[in-house]
Amino acid sequence: MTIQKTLSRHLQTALKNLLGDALPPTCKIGVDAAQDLRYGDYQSNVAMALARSLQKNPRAFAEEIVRNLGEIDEAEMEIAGPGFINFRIRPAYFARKLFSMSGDPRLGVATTEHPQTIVIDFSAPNVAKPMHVGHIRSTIIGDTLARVARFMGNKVITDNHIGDWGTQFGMILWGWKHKLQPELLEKDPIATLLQVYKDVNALCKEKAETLEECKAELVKLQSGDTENLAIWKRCIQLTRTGLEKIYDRLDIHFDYWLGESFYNDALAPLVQDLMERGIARESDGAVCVFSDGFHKPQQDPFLVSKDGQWQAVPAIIRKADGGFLYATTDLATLDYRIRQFHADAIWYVVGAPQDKHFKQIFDIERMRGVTGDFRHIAFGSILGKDRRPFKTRDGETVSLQDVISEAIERAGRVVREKNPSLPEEEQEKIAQAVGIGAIKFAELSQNRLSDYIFDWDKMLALTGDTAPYLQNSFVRICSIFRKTNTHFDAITLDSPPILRHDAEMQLARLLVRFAEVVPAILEDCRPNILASYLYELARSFHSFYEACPVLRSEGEERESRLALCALTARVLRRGMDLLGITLPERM
RNA sequence: GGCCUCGUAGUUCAAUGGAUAGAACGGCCCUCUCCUAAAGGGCAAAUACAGGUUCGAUUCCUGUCGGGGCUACCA
Repeated sequence: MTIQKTLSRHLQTALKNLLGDALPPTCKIGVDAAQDLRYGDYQSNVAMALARSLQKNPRAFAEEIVRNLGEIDEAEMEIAGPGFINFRIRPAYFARKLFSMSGDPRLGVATTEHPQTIVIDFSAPNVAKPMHVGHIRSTIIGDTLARVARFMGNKVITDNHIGDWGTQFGMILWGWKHKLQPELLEKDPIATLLQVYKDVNALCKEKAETLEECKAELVKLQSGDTENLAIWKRCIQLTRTGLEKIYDRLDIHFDYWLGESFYNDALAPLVQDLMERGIARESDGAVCVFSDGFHKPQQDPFLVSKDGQWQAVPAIIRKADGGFLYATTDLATLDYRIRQFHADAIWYVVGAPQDKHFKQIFDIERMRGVTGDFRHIAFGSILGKDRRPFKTRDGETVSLQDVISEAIERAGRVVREKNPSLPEEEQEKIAQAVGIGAIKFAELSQNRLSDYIFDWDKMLALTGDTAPYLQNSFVRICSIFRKTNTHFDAITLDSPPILRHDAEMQLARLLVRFAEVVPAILEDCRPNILASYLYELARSFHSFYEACPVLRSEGEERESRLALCALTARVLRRGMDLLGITLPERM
C-alpha cells in the first residue's frame, strides 16, 4: 500500500472514532505529497474541509484528529497554518518502504481493481500523405497511455484507424494515371504520392474540368471499378510500408490497422437502423441526428443561430448525394469495437478541435443505448512561429520523418564529441535513443491540452528538462555498477537502507512515490505527471551523486547507497519504459 | 452573433482549491587530481484586467480586453 493510502486510512479511522455516523460517507480523505519540505512529506486538508459543515474551528478540529490518532509508526504529525495536518515520515519507515519496494518487480505499483478492455485509437494518419509534426501528439501520447493502461493490468487494444477512404483518392487516382513517375515511386513512395496529390490539388484549382475528372475517379472507385481498386490497394500498401518504418523507429506498434474503408459495408445499414429507430431523420436532403441532450441555448454546445432561429447543429451521417461521412464511419467503428473487441472503454487521442464531433458521436451512442467509458482525450494544437496552427491543407509543414532524422543527427554530433572512443555502431545506437527520446519527452512533459509553438531547438534540446538528462542519470548508475561485481538488477537487500544524508532522504522520498504517481496518470490521462516525476527523480539522483560517494564509501553505508542506486535505476527504467523511451547504458 | 478553449519570469513550459507560484532555456557568479561536467551549487526575473464565492483562488463563478478553435453535407 502506498504511503498516501496508509495515511489516508489512519485519518479515516480517526474521523470515524470522532464523528461516527456524522462523517459523510462520500467524504474524500485527501492526503497529498507536500509541495515544500518545510511542511513535511505529506499533508492533509480534511480538518479544514470538514470544519465548516461541522461548525468547528479547523485548527482545533485538526488537533482533535491528531490526538485521536496518537502515535503512529509511519510519521510524526503536526498542525500548521489554518489547519493543515502535516506528516513527517520517519526515515526508518522510508527505509522499510524501499526495502519492500526493492523486492517487488512492480516497484510497489498495484494493478487496477477493475481491469477493463480498453481500445485506444491514436495516430491515424491518412494514406498517401506523410506524417507531419501534427501527428506527433496523438502518436506519442496514445502510445504512452496504452503502455500505462497495460501496466496497470488492463487489456489494451491499440488500433490505428488510418484514413484510407477519403475524397483525396479522387485526386490521387487521377494523378496516378496522368502524372506518376514510376521510378520515383520506387524510391520514396509516400513523398511521391504526396507530390502527386499536391500537383493535382493545384491543378484542380486552376482547371474545373480536372476537378470533375477527379470526382469521377472517386465515384468509379466507390462503385468498385477494378483498376481503381487495384491502385487504391497499392497506395495503402505503399503507405503502410512507409509508416511502419517510422513506427519502428519510434518503437510504437499497433494491434490492429482497421482503417476507414474497413467499415464501408456497415455504413448503409447503420444509417438505415438509426432512421428506423427514429434517432436520425432527413433534413435538407441529408440524414442527420439532432442531439436531444440539451434544448436551451447557453447550455447546448450544438445549438446555432440560423436565420434568427435557434436550432441544433446536427451530426450529418449521410449526405444529400448519398455519401457517408466521418461521423458515420466513427459510429460504425465504435459499434465494431464494442461487438468484436468487447470494449469497456474506448479512448480517442485526437486534437481538441474535434471536441464537438466526439460529443456528438458519444451522444448518439447514448441515444442508441450503447454504453461504455468513451473518452475524447484531446490535445492542443502545434502552432507555427506566428502562433497560428500549421495549415495542413497546404501540406506546408514539417514532416515527422525530418524531425526524427534531425533529432538523431543532432544527438549523434554530441555523442561523437562527448564519447569519441565508443565504437561507431554504439554511437549510432545512442544517438537514436537520445534523439528519439528527446522528441518523445518534449511532447510528454507538456500538459496535453496546452497549445505549443513548434520549435526545432526546443523539441530537440539535449540539456535541461529533457530525455538526455534522465538518460544520463541512468548512465551514471550503470557506470557505478560496471565497477562493482554486481549488476543493479542483482542487488538484494538484507535490511532496509540507511538514510542519513539529506540527498539520500530526498531520493527515498521520491522513489516511494512512484507507486502513487503511475496510477494517477490514468485519472486524467496526463502522461506529463509521470514525465515531471521522473525529471524530479533524476534531478534528485544527480544531487545525490554529487553529494554522496557510493563506491568510495564503506561498509553498510556503501551497501545502502548501492541499493539506492539500484532502485533508482529500476524506477527510471520502468518509468521511461512507460513513456516509450530507451535508456542507453552509456552515452 | 453563439459555443468551446487559452492568457503565468525576457522566451518556452509546470502547478487534484492549499502554505513563500515550480522548472528549463537565455543572462550573471562559482565547482572537474574525485563513481561520466549531457552534471552540480548560487543570483535576478512572472499569475492580462476588474469584481465575486472560500479559512485560502493561477485553479471555481461573472464581466472586460486579447489569441485560437468550432459553428449542416471535408476528414
